[in-house]
Amino acid sequence: MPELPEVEIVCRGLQPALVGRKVERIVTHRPDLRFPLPERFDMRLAGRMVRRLERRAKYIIARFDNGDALVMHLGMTGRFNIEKKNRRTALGEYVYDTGSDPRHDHVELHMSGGTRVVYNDVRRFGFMLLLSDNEFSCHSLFVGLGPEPLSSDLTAAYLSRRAEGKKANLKSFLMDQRVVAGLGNIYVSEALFRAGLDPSRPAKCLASKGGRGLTRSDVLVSGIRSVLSDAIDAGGSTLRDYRHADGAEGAFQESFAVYGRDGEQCVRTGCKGLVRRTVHANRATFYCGTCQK
DNA sequence: ACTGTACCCTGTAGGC
DNA sequence: TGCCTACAGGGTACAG
Repeated sequence: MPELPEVEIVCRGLQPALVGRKVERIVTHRPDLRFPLPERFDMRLAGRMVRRLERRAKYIIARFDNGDALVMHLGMTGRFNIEKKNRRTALGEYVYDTGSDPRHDHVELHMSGGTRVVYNDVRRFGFMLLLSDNEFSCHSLFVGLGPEPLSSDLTAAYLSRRAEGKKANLKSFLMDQRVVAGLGNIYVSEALFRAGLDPSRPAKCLASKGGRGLTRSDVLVSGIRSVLSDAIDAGGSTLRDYRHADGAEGAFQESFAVYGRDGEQCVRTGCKGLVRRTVHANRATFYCGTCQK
């Protein structure tokens, strides 16, 4: 489901429910997601307060007052629901109702003040890891992770250097979290469209001039930044599973230029091309066959 | 060092 | 109606 914009929106939505509150208890409904859930999960976190909640790449990280870090990844279908007793039964009783199938509720964080934050994940590709301060700072998930694309760490010079000599196509290159953190299948297609770059080109093309005095890397960095910012402003993209923590849907799927639009006419003014679908590394790629070169 | 494939898991859509 | 296949926002472990 969730690429950088969606994870960012979920993270922001969770702030008021988690930050400054204590965990009262943790209830798990199964021993594992993609990986085993943390051992002694409830014992380690009960009574602990969440100091900060932050996003890195597609991870949401809760930092606790004892230094522990709860690292959460949503996989493809993960959702956090902030539950309030908002549905009234025929008997006039208020019950929890989040709109997601309760059979896939896997972890409940019962917070001080009565709020419950529930992790729901149909496909269970998501995971949670509880790391101590020391484990967190050197964990293999984070060493080698590429720069945050919305920070100044991502530069055209950096991208060109990483692309040097790379024969792999641009699509796969940008999907690699070690190159740039947080991009996924949708936003790579959309960023390459904005940059006017053919996803099948070898990544090493980034080092050379693309016209108008800008390198292709310059144009691509702008494309990546603008598509991610626009998507965050629109609350992310809801295809099916993704929801904000309050249940709302994103709207950026309305603004896709190419993703899922194969056969339609290119939206670029003056371009008469058609959007095409192809496959790179077993993932669908969408692009305009005419204006992406 | 790369690249491609299979796989993890469940649900849904489309063809027959 | 059902059965079958392909595909879906994620990432990893292999084999070559």
